[in-house]
Amino acid sequence: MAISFTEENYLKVIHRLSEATSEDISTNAVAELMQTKAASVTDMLRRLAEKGWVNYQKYQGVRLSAEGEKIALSIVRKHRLWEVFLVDKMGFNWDEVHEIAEQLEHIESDQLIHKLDEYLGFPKTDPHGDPIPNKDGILPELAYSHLSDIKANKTCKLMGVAQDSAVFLQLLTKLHLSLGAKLDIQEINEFDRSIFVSINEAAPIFISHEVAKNILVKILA
Amino acid sequence: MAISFTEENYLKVIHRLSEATSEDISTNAVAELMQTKAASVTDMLRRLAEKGWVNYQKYQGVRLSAEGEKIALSIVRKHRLWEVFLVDKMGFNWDEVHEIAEQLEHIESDQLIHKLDEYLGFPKTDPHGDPIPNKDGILPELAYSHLSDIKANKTCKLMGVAQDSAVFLQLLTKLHLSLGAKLDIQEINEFDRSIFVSINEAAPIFISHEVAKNILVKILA
DNA sequence: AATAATTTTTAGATTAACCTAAAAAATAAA
DNA sequence: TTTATTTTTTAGGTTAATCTAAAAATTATT
Repeated sequence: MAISFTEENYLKVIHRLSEATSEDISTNAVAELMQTKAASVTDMLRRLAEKGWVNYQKYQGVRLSAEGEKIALSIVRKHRLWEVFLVDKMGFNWDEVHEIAEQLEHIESDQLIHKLDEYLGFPKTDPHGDPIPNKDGILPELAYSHLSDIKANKTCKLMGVAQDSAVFLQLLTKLHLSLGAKLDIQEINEFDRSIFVSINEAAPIFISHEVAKNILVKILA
Repeated sequence: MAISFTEENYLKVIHRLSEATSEDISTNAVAELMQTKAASVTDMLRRLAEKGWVNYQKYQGVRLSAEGEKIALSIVRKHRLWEVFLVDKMGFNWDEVHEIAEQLEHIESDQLIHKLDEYLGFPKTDPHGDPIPNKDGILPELAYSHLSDIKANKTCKLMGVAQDSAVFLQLLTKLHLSLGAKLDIQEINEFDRSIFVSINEAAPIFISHEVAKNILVKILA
Protein backbone atom coordinates (compact mmCIF):
# COMPACT_ATOMS: atom_id res chain seq x y z
CA MET A 1 0.00 0.00 0.00
CA ALA A 2 1.23 3.46 -0.91
CA ILE A 3 2.55 5.64 1.87
CA SER A 4 3.13 9.40 1.88
CA PHE A 5 6.11 11.28 3.29
CA THR A 6 3.87 12.65 6.01
CA GLU A 7 2.65 9.21 7.00
CA GLU A 8 6.24 7.98 7.11
CA ASN A 9 7.14 10.85 9.40
CA TYR A 10 4.28 10.07 11.76
CA LEU A 11 5.32 6.43 12.00
CA LYS A 12 8.91 7.47 12.61
CA VAL A 13 7.89 9.85 15.40
CA ILE A 14 5.64 7.28 17.07
CA HIS A 15 8.48 4.80 16.87
CA ARG A 16 10.90 7.24 18.45
CA LEU A 17 8.53 7.99 21.33
CA SER A 18 7.89 4.27 21.83
CA GLU A 19 11.58 3.58 22.35
CA ALA A 20 11.55 5.66 25.51
CA THR A 21 8.53 4.04 27.13
CA SER A 22 6.33 0.98 27.08
CA GLU A 23 3.21 3.10 27.58
CA ASP A 24 0.91 4.10 24.75
CA ILE A 25 1.93 7.33 23.04
CA SER A 26 -0.24 10.40 23.61
CA THR A 27 -1.65 12.59 20.88
CA ASN A 28 0.08 15.62 22.36
CA ALA A 29 3.48 13.95 22.38
CA VAL A 30 3.14 13.17 18.69
CA ALA A 31 1.89 16.67 17.98
CA GLU A 32 4.92 18.22 19.63
CA LEU A 33 7.47 16.15 17.70
CA MET A 34 5.57 16.58 14.45
CA GLN A 35 5.37 20.31 15.06
CA THR A 36 1.67 20.33 14.43
CA LYS A 37 -1.62 20.58 16.35
CA ALA A 38 -3.28 17.82 18.36
CA ALA A 39 -6.36 17.98 16.15
CA SER A 40 -4.27 17.20 13.08
CA VAL A 41 -2.69 14.27 14.87
CA THR A 42 -6.07 12.79 15.81
CA ASP A 43 -7.00 13.00 12.15
CA MET A 44 -3.86 11.23 11.04
CA LEU A 45 -3.97 8.55 13.74
CA ARG A 46 -7.43 7.56 12.59
CA ARG A 47 -6.11 7.16 9.05
CA LEU A 48 -2.97 5.29 10.09
CA ALA A 49 -5.17 2.92 12.10
CA GLU A 50 -7.39 2.34 9.06
CA LYS A 51 -4.32 1.35 7.08
CA GLY A 52 -3.33 -1.06 9.83
CA TRP A 53 -0.06 0.62 10.72
CA VAL A 54 -1.01 1.61 14.28
CA ASN A 55 -3.34 0.45 17.02
CA TYR A 56 -5.35 3.39 18.16
CA GLN A 57 -8.32 3.77 20.46
CA LYS A 58 -9.83 7.20 20.99
CA TYR A 59 -8.45 8.89 24.11
CA GLN A 60 -6.20 5.88 24.78
CA GLY A 61 -3.10 6.83 22.83
CA VAL A 62 -1.38 4.97 20.02
CA ARG A 63 1.14 2.18 19.38
CA LEU A 64 2.70 0.87 16.21
CA SER A 65 1.34 -2.38 14.81
CA ALA A 66 3.83 -5.01 13.67
CA GLU A 67 3.58 -3.66 10.14
CA GLY A 68 3.94 -0.07 11.30
CA GLU A 69 7.02 -1.02 13.27
CA LYS A 70 8.53 -2.60 10.19
CA ILE A 71 7.95 0.55 8.14
CA ALA A 72 9.33 2.78 10.89
CA LEU A 73 12.47 0.67 11.20
CA SER A 74 13.07 0.77 7.46
CA ILE A 75 12.94 4.56 7.61
CA VAL A 76 15.33 4.63 10.56
CA ARG A 77 17.61 2.28 8.64
CA LYS A 78 17.62 4.54 5.61
CA HIS A 79 18.14 7.66 7.72
CA ARG A 80 21.14 6.23 9.50
CA LEU A 81 22.76 4.71 6.42
CA TRP A 82 22.49 8.07 4.64
CA GLU A 83 24.05 9.75 7.67
CA VAL A 84 27.02 7.41 7.43
CA PHE A 85 27.27 8.22 3.74
CA LEU A 86 27.18 11.96 4.39
CA VAL A 87 29.91 11.82 7.04
CA ASP A 88 32.16 9.05 5.70
CA LYS A 89 31.92 9.72 1.98
CA MET A 90 30.84 13.34 1.62
CA GLY A 91 32.90 14.80 4.44
CA PHE A 92 30.12 16.39 6.48
CA ASN A 93 30.49 16.85 10.23
CA TRP A 94 28.23 14.84 12.52
CA ASP A 95 26.22 17.92 13.44
CA GLU A 96 25.40 18.76 9.81
CA VAL A 97 23.77 15.59 8.54
CA HIS A 98 20.44 15.33 10.30
CA GLU A 99 18.38 17.66 8.09
CA ILE A 100 19.69 16.18 4.86
CA ALA A 101 19.11 12.62 6.09
CA GLU A 102 15.53 13.63 6.96
CA GLN A 103 15.01 14.16 3.26
CA LEU A 104 17.01 11.20 2.00
CA GLU A 105 15.24 8.74 4.30
CA HIS A 106 12.13 8.96 2.10
CA ILE A 107 13.85 7.85 -1.11
CA GLU A 108 12.22 4.62 -2.14
CA SER A 109 14.44 1.90 -3.61
CA ASP A 110 15.34 -1.28 -1.79
CA GLN A 111 18.06 -1.93 -4.32
CA LEU A 112 19.63 1.46 -3.66
CA ILE A 113 19.65 0.94 0.08
CA HIS A 114 21.18 -2.47 -0.29
CA LYS A 115 23.95 -1.13 -2.53
CA LEU A 116 24.49 1.84 -0.25
CA ASP A 117 24.84 -0.47 2.76
CA GLU A 118 27.40 -2.53 0.88
CA TYR A 119 29.25 0.56 -0.36
CA LEU A 120 29.55 1.81 3.20
CA GLY A 121 30.90 -1.53 4.40
CA PHE A 122 27.77 -2.65 6.26
CA PRO A 123 28.13 -0.17 9.13
CA LYS A 124 26.64 -1.15 12.50
CA THR A 125 26.04 2.39 13.78
CA ASP A 126 25.49 5.88 12.43
CA PRO A 127 27.85 8.82 13.10
CA HIS A 128 26.15 9.42 16.46
CA GLY A 129 26.57 5.85 17.64
CA ASP A 130 22.94 4.91 17.00
CA PRO A 131 22.52 1.33 15.80
CA ILE A 132 21.41 0.73 12.20
CA PRO A 133 18.51 -1.74 11.87
CA ASN A 134 19.21 -4.52 9.37
CA LYS A 135 16.99 -5.11 6.34
CA ASP A 136 14.70 -7.41 8.31
CA GLY A 137 14.14 -4.62 10.80
CA ILE A 138 16.18 -6.13 13.57
CA LEU A 139 17.66 -3.38 15.67
CA PRO A 140 20.61 -4.62 17.73
CA GLU A 141 20.15 -3.49 21.30
CA LEU A 142 23.22 -1.59 22.32
CA ALA A 143 22.99 -1.36 26.09
CA TYR A 144 25.22 1.60 26.86
CA SER A 145 25.35 3.67 30.06
CA HIS A 146 24.92 7.39 30.41
CA LEU A 147 28.18 9.05 31.38
CA SER A 148 26.25 10.75 34.20
CA ASP A 149 25.68 7.35 35.83
CA ILE A 150 29.31 6.24 35.96
CA LYS A 151 31.27 6.25 39.23
CA ALA A 152 34.50 8.21 39.72
CA ASN A 153 37.81 6.56 38.76
CA LYS A 154 36.20 4.46 36.06
CA THR A 155 37.45 4.34 32.50
CA CYS A 156 35.03 4.16 29.59
CA LYS A 157 34.68 4.66 25.88
CA LEU A 158 32.33 7.12 24.17
CA MET A 159 29.93 4.99 22.13
CA GLY A 160 27.11 7.35 21.27
CA VAL A 161 24.96 10.36 22.08
CA ALA A 162 21.41 10.49 23.36
CA GLN A 163 20.59 13.56 21.33
CA ASP A 164 21.29 14.62 17.73
CA SER A 165 20.79 18.39 18.00
CA ALA A 166 23.39 20.43 16.15
CA VAL A 167 24.12 22.68 19.16
CA PHE A 168 24.84 19.70 21.40
CA LEU A 169 27.02 17.96 18.82
CA GLN A 170 28.92 21.16 18.14
CA LEU A 171 29.61 21.56 21.84
CA LEU A 172 30.98 18.01 22.01
CA THR A 173 33.22 18.78 19.07
CA LYS A 174 34.56 21.89 20.81
CA LEU A 175 35.28 19.75 23.88
CA HIS A 176 37.08 17.20 21.68
CA LEU A 177 34.52 14.60 22.57
CA SER A 178 34.02 12.30 19.61
CA LEU A 179 32.93 8.70 19.07
CA GLY A 180 35.49 6.24 20.36
CA ALA A 181 37.16 8.67 22.78
CA LYS A 182 38.62 7.10 25.95
CA LEU A 183 37.23 8.81 29.04
CA ASP A 184 38.81 8.66 32.51
CA ILE A 185 36.44 9.98 35.13
CA GLN A 186 38.62 11.85 37.59
CA GLU A 187 36.10 13.35 39.95
CA ILE A 188 32.37 13.96 40.30
CA ASN A 189 31.47 17.27 41.95
CA GLU A 190 28.77 16.87 44.57
CA PHE A 191 27.58 20.46 44.11
CA ASP A 192 26.04 20.10 40.63
CA ARG A 193 27.09 16.62 39.59
CA SER A 194 29.50 18.10 37.07
CA ILE A 195 32.46 15.93 36.17
CA PHE A 196 36.21 16.25 35.70
CA VAL A 197 37.13 13.90 32.94
CA SER A 198 40.29 13.20 30.98
CA ILE A 199 39.76 12.61 27.26
CA ASN A 200 42.28 10.34 25.55
CA GLU A 201 44.87 10.82 28.31
CA ALA A 202 44.79 14.63 27.98
CA ALA A 203 44.53 17.06 30.91
CA PRO A 204 41.13 16.73 32.61
CA ILE A 205 38.33 19.03 31.50
CA PHE A 206 35.12 20.10 33.16
CA ILE A 207 31.77 18.77 31.91
CA SER A 208 28.26 19.67 33.08
CA HIS A 209 25.83 17.03 34.29
CA GLU A 210 23.54 18.04 31.44
CA VAL A 211 26.19 17.14 28.89
CA ALA A 212 27.11 13.91 30.72
CA LYS A 213 23.47 12.79 30.65
CA ASN A 214 23.52 12.85 26.86
CA ILE A 215 26.74 10.92 26.40
CA LEU A 216 26.56 7.14 26.05
CA VAL A 217 29.54 5.05 27.10
CA LYS A 218 30.78 1.51 27.45
CA ILE A 219 32.61 0.81 30.72
CA LEU A 220 36.15 -0.50 30.19
CA ALA A 221 37.49 -0.63 33.73
CA MET B 1 10.28 31.37 -2.17
CA ALA B 2 9.28 27.83 -1.23
CA ILE B 3 8.72 25.37 -4.07
CA SER B 4 6.95 22.01 -4.02
CA PHE B 5 8.06 18.78 -5.66
CA THR B 6 5.17 19.11 -8.08
CA GLU B 7 6.14 22.63 -9.07
CA GLU B 8 9.71 21.48 -9.59
CA ASN B 9 8.48 18.72 -11.87
CA TYR B 10 6.41 21.11 -13.94
CA LEU B 11 9.38 23.44 -14.41
CA LYS B 12 11.56 20.50 -15.36
CA VAL B 13 9.05 19.29 -17.95
CA ILE B 14 8.60 22.75 -19.45
CA HIS B 15 12.37 23.03 -19.65
CA ARG B 16 12.66 19.70 -21.39
CA LEU B 17 10.03 20.62 -23.97
CA SER B 18 11.68 24.00 -24.53
CA GLU B 19 14.97 22.37 -25.46
CA ALA B 20 13.37 20.83 -28.54
CA THR B 21 11.74 23.98 -29.87
CA SER B 22 11.83 27.77 -29.71
CA GLU B 23 8.02 27.93 -29.77
CA ASP B 24 5.90 28.39 -26.68
CA ILE B 25 4.97 25.13 -24.99
CA SER B 26 1.37 23.96 -25.20
CA THR B 27 -0.78 22.96 -22.27
CA ASN B 28 -1.35 19.55 -23.82
CA ALA B 29 2.34 18.87 -24.27
CA VAL B 30 2.93 19.57 -20.59
CA ALA B 31 -0.07 17.45 -19.62
CA GLU B 32 1.25 14.49 -21.54
CA LEU B 33 4.71 14.56 -19.97
CA MET B 34 3.29 15.23 -16.50
CA GLN B 35 0.84 12.36 -16.98
CA THR B 36 -2.05 14.53 -15.94
CA LYS B 37 -5.01 16.34 -17.48
CA ALA B 38 -4.91 19.62 -19.40
CA ALA B 39 -7.22 21.26 -16.86
CA SER B 40 -4.75 20.53 -14.07
CA VAL B 41 -1.96 22.01 -16.14
CA THR B 42 -3.86 25.23 -16.78
CA ASP B 43 -4.35 25.54 -13.05
CA MET B 44 -0.69 25.02 -12.31
CA LEU B 45 0.55 27.33 -15.08
CA ARG B 46 -1.52 30.16 -13.61
CA ARG B 47 0.15 29.56 -10.23
CA LEU B 48 3.66 29.22 -11.66
CA ALA B 49 3.11 32.51 -13.52
CA GLU B 50 2.01 34.19 -10.28
CA LYS B 51 5.26 33.08 -8.67
CA GLY B 52 7.19 34.53 -11.59
CA TRP B 53 8.69 31.26 -12.77
CA VAL B 54 6.97 31.17 -16.17
CA ASN B 55 5.51 33.59 -18.67
CA TYR B 56 2.05 32.45 -19.49
CA GLN B 57 -0.82 33.99 -21.43
CA LYS B 58 -4.10 32.13 -21.65
CA TYR B 59 -4.35 30.04 -24.83
CA GLN B 60 -0.86 31.18 -25.88
CA GLY B 61 1.29 28.51 -24.25
CA VAL B 62 4.05 28.89 -21.70
CA ARG B 63 7.80 29.62 -21.46
CA LEU B 64 10.16 29.60 -18.51
CA SER B 65 11.17 32.98 -17.09
CA ALA B 66 14.84 33.58 -16.31
CA GLU B 67 14.21 32.52 -12.73
CA GLY B 68 12.22 29.46 -13.79
CA GLU B 69 15.04 28.47 -16.12
CA LYS B 70 17.50 28.71 -13.26
CA ILE B 71 15.40 26.47 -11.06
CA ALA B 72 14.87 23.95 -13.85
CA LEU B 73 18.58 23.78 -14.57
CA SER B 74 19.41 23.23 -10.92
CA ILE B 75 17.03 20.26 -10.91
CA VAL B 76 18.57 18.88 -14.09
CA ARG B 77 21.99 19.35 -12.52
CA LYS B 78 20.98 17.40 -9.43
CA HIS B 79 19.30 14.68 -11.46
CA ARG B 80 22.36 14.10 -13.62
CA LEU B 81 24.88 14.25 -10.79
CA TRP B 82 22.87 11.67 -8.86
CA GLU B 83 22.78 9.47 -11.98
CA VAL B 84 26.56 9.59 -12.15
CA PHE B 85 26.68 8.65 -8.48
CA LEU B 86 24.32 5.73 -8.98
CA VAL B 87 26.30 4.32 -11.90
CA ASP B 88 29.88 5.15 -10.92
CA LYS B 89 29.69 4.62 -7.17
CA MET B 90 26.73 2.36 -6.57
CA GLY B 91 27.18 0.07 -9.53
CA PHE B 92 23.80 0.49 -11.21
CA ASN B 93 23.42 0.03 -14.97
CA TRP B 94 22.57 3.07 -17.06
CA ASP B 95 19.04 1.83 -17.65
CA GLU B 96 18.28 1.52 -13.93
CA VAL B 97 18.99 4.98 -12.60
CA HIS B 98 16.30 7.24 -14.00
CA GLU B 99 13.53 6.50 -11.49
CA ILE B 100 15.79 6.82 -8.49
CA ALA B 101 17.30 10.06 -9.77
CA GLU B 102 13.76 11.40 -10.22
CA GLN B 103 13.44 11.17 -6.47
CA LEU B 104 16.92 12.32 -5.53
CA GLU B 105 16.72 15.42 -7.72
CA HIS B 106 14.35 17.01 -5.19
CA ILE B 107 16.73 16.77 -2.24
CA GLU B 108 17.46 20.30 -1.15
CA SER B 109 21.01 21.10 -0.02
CA ASP B 110 23.42 23.20 -2.04
CA GLN B 111 26.24 22.00 0.17
CA LEU B 112 25.42 18.37 -0.54
CA ILE B 113 25.33 18.91 -4.29
CA HIS B 114 28.62 20.72 -4.20
CA LYS B 115 30.26 17.92 -2.23
CA LEU B 116 28.70 15.29 -4.45
CA ASP B 117 30.02 17.06 -7.55
CA GLU B 118 33.48 17.12 -6.04
CA TYR B 119 33.24 13.49 -4.89
CA LEU B 120 32.37 12.43 -8.43
CA GLY B 121 35.31 14.37 -9.87
CA PHE B 122 33.26 17.20 -11.43
CA PRO B 123 31.77 15.08 -14.23
CA LYS B 124 30.79 16.88 -17.45
CA THR B 125 28.09 14.43 -18.53
CA ASP B 126 25.73 11.90 -17.01
CA PRO B 127 25.79 8.16 -17.81
CA HIS B 128 23.69 8.79 -20.95
CA GLY B 129 26.03 11.46 -22.28
CA ASP B 130 23.76 14.35 -21.31
CA PRO B 131 25.69 17.44 -20.19
CA ILE B 132 25.55 18.46 -16.51
CA PRO B 133 24.74 22.14 -15.95
CA ASN B 134 27.24 23.87 -13.68
CA LYS B 135 26.16 25.54 -10.44
CA ASP B 136 25.49 28.83 -12.24
CA GLY B 137 23.12 27.02 -14.54
CA ILE B 138 25.35 27.12 -17.57
CA LEU B 139 24.65 24.11 -19.71
CA PRO B 140 27.51 23.39 -22.12
CA GLU B 141 26.07 22.90 -25.59
CA LEU B 142 27.28 19.56 -26.83
CA ALA B 143 26.55 19.67 -30.54
CA TYR B 144 26.45 15.99 -31.44
CA SER B 145 24.96 14.38 -34.53
CA HIS B 146 22.37 11.64 -34.72
CA LEU B 147 23.84 8.41 -35.98
CA SER B 148 20.98 8.30 -38.51
CA ASP B 149 22.38 11.45 -40.18
CA ILE B 150 25.92 10.17 -40.76
CA LYS B 151 27.09 9.11 -44.22
CA ALA B 152 28.45 5.64 -45.00
CA ASN B 153 32.16 4.95 -44.49
CA LYS B 154 32.45 7.50 -41.69
CA THR B 155 33.91 6.72 -38.29
CA CYS B 156 32.42 8.20 -35.17
CA LYS B 157 32.26 7.87 -31.40
CA LEU B 158 29.12 7.23 -29.36
CA MET B 159 28.69 10.30 -27.14
CA GLY B 160 25.15 10.04 -25.87
CA VAL B 161 21.57 8.95 -26.34
CA ALA B 162 18.52 11.00 -27.22
CA GLN B 163 16.26 8.94 -25.00
CA ASP B 164 16.58 7.53 -21.49
CA SER B 165 13.92 4.83 -21.54
CA ALA B 166 14.97 1.57 -19.92
CA VAL B 167 13.87 -0.56 -22.91
CA PHE B 168 15.98 1.49 -25.32
CA LEU B 169 19.04 1.49 -23.07
CA GLN B 170 18.72 -2.24 -22.47
CA LEU B 171 18.62 -2.83 -26.22
CA LEU B 172 21.80 -0.79 -26.66
CA THR B 173 23.46 -2.83 -23.96
CA LYS B 174 22.49 -6.07 -25.72
CA LEU B 175 23.99 -4.68 -28.94
CA HIS B 176 27.19 -3.77 -27.05
CA LEU B 177 26.59 -0.11 -27.74
CA SER B 178 27.88 1.92 -24.83
CA LEU B 179 29.22 5.43 -24.29
CA GLY B 180 32.59 5.92 -25.97
CA ALA B 181 32.19 3.06 -28.45
CA LYS B 182 33.90 3.57 -31.82
CA LEU B 183 31.45 3.13 -34.68
CA ASP B 184 32.41 2.44 -38.29
CA ILE B 185 29.46 2.88 -40.61
CA GLN B 186 29.80 0.17 -43.22
CA GLU B 187 26.63 0.58 -45.21
CA ILE B 188 23.26 2.30 -45.12
CA ASN B 189 20.41 0.27 -46.56
CA GLU B 190 18.19 2.28 -48.85
CA PHE B 191 15.17 0.10 -48.14
CA ASP B 192 14.51 1.17 -44.53
CA ARG B 193 17.57 3.30 -43.74
CA SER B 194 18.88 0.56 -41.46
CA ILE B 195 22.63 0.51 -40.96
CA PHE B 196 25.46 -1.98 -40.91
CA VAL B 197 27.91 -0.74 -38.35
CA SER B 198 31.05 -2.14 -36.79
CA ILE B 199 31.41 -1.48 -33.07
CA ASN B 200 34.95 -1.23 -31.73
CA GLU B 201 36.41 -3.04 -34.75
CA ALA B 202 34.13 -6.06 -34.28
CA ALA B 203 32.16 -7.74 -37.04
CA PRO B 204 29.45 -5.42 -38.36
CA ILE B 205 25.98 -5.63 -36.87
CA PHE B 206 22.59 -4.54 -38.12
CA ILE B 207 20.87 -1.50 -36.55
CA SER B 208 17.41 -0.10 -37.29
CA HIS B 209 16.91 3.52 -38.32
CA GLU B 210 14.80 3.96 -35.19
CA VAL B 211 17.74 3.02 -32.99
CA ALA B 212 20.19 5.12 -35.04
CA LYS B 213 17.97 8.19 -34.61
CA ASN B 214 18.41 7.98 -30.86
CA ILE B 215 22.16 7.58 -30.82
CA LEU B 216 24.31 10.72 -30.58
CA VAL B 217 27.81 10.65 -32.04
CA LYS B 218 30.86 12.77 -32.66
CA ILE B 219 32.36 12.36 -36.15
CA LEU B 220 35.99 11.28 -36.03
CA ALA B 221 36.78 10.73 -39.71
C1' DA C 1 -16.14 33.34 -44.42
C1' DA C 2 -18.69 29.93 -42.15
C1' DT C 3 -18.50 25.63 -40.00
C1' DA C 4 -16.13 21.81 -37.87
C1' DA C 5 -12.56 20.05 -35.02
C1' DT C 6 -9.29 20.67 -31.62
C1' DT C 7 -7.29 22.80 -27.76
C1' DT C 8 -7.63 25.25 -23.68
C1' DT C 9 -9.97 27.17 -19.92
C1' DT C 10 -13.58 27.54 -16.35
C1' DA C 11 -16.69 25.62 -12.97
C1' DG C 12 -17.44 22.70 -9.49
C1' DA C 13 -15.84 18.44 -6.80
C1' DT C 14 -12.47 15.49 -4.35
C1' DT C 15 -8.52 14.19 -1.31
C1' DA C 16 -4.64 14.76 1.98
C1' DA C 17 -2.98 17.43 5.40
C1' DC C 18 -3.49 20.99 7.89
C1' DC C 19 -5.94 24.76 10.83
C1' DT C 20 -9.22 27.09 14.79
C1' DA C 21 -12.83 26.87 17.97
C1' DA C 22 -15.96 24.31 20.58
C1' DA C 23 -17.40 19.98 22.74
C1' DA C 24 -16.40 15.77 25.14
C1' DA C 25 -13.63 12.70 27.85
C1' DA C 26 -10.08 11.80 31.10
C1' DT C 27 -7.37 13.18 34.92
C1' DA C 28 -6.25 15.97 38.95
C1' DA C 29 -7.57 18.80 42.84
C1' DA C 30 -10.49 20.52 46.31
C1' DT D 1 -17.33 13.06 44.93
C1' DT D 2 -17.97 17.17 42.88
C1' DT D 3 -15.39 20.68 40.53
C1' DA D 4 -11.55 22.28 37.90
C1' DT D 5 -7.94 21.44 34.64
C1' DT D 6 -5.93 19.21 30.95
C1' DT D 7 -6.12 16.35 27.01
C1' DT D 8 -8.32 14.75 23.10
C1' DT D 9 -11.76 14.72 19.72
C1' DT D 10 -15.28 16.67 16.61
C1' DA D 11 -17.03 20.11 13.51
C1' DG D 12 -16.28 23.02 10.02
C1' DG D 13 -12.79 25.48 7.00
C1' DT D 14 -8.48 26.18 4.06
C1' DT D 15 -4.91 25.06 0.53
C1' DA D 16 -2.44 22.41 -3.08
C1' DA D 17 -3.08 19.38 -6.55
C1' DT D 18 -5.89 16.78 -8.84
C1' DC D 19 -10.30 15.30 -11.47
C1' DT D 20 -14.74 15.49 -14.91
C1' DA D 21 -17.83 17.93 -17.67
C1' DA D 22 -19.07 21.95 -19.97
C1' DA D 23 -17.90 26.41 -22.07
C1' DA D 24 -14.84 29.32 -24.67
C1' DA D 25 -11.10 30.24 -27.74
C1' DT D 26 -8.18 28.88 -31.36
C1' DT D 27 -7.08 26.47 -35.50
C1' DA D 28 -8.28 23.78 -39.52
C1' DT D 29 -11.42 22.61 -43.26
C1' DT D 30 -14.61 23.12 -46.48
